[in-house]
Amino acid sequence: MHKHTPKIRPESALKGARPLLRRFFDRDPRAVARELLGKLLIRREDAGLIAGRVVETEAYIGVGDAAAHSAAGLTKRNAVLFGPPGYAYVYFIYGNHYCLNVSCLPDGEAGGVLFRALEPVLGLQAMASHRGLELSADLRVTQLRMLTSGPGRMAEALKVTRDRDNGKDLTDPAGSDLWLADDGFRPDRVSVTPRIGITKAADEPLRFVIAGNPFVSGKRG
DNA sequence: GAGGAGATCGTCT
DNA sequence: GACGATCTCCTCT
Repeated sequence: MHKHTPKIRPESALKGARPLLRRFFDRDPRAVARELLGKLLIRREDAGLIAGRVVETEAYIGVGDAAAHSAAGLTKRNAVLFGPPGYAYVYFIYGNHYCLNVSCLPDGEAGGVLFRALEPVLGLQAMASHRGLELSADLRVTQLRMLTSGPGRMAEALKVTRDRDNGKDLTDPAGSDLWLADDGFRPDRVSVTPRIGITKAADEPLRFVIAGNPFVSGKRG
C-alpha cells in the first residue's frame, strides 16, 4: 500500500463541481449515506472557500431506528429531520460539540445522514485556525487528521453551529454558504460497519467509509 | 497504544 | 435530573 497523498487543490478547481440536487437526498438515508462518500462539503467565508471530501457517513433511519433523534417523534429540536430533503440538521452534544446532518426522504418522513469525517481539500489554514491548531509546513497526514477526522472536529473546522446552520439548504450555493457538490470523484471501495458512539441499535451496519482513506475517524484510517 | 475520566449544556422525562 | 450520533488530556504499560 503506497502512502496516501492529500490532493490539495486551488479554489478554481471547485468551479467544475456541480451542486447536489434536492432529489439526491429524496430517498432512503442508507443510499444517501453511501453515495455521499467522495462528494465535497463546501463552506463559503468572507476570506474564501473551505472544502473537504466526505470520507465517512452514518445513516439514521427515521422509522424504527432507536438510535435516531427522530425515534421518539417530532420535537422542536429534530424538526428539520421531518422536513423536506437536503437541509442541514445541526445538534449540540456533550456540552461541547456540534454535529452536522443532512435531511433525507420527502417532507413528512424523518431520516438523515450524519457527516463523520472529511478529507481536507481547500482552506486548510482556515480550518486549523477554527480548530485552534497550527499547521506545520510539511502538511503531514497525522496533523491534517486533527482538522476534520470526527464529527465534532469537522463541524468546528467549518464553523458549523446550530444557530448559524440548522435548517440551511445544502443544495443552494447561490443562497447558502454551506453546500454539497460533485466533482466527479468516485471512491474505489466502500466499507460498511456498525455506527459509532451509540448504545441503541448499535449493531446495525449503517456506517459508510471510503476503504483505506486515512481521514476516516478513529485511531487508524 | 490502550483505557479511563472530565468537560459542559441543551433536550426531554 | 439524567444523559448524550464527542474530544482531549492524563496515566499506565
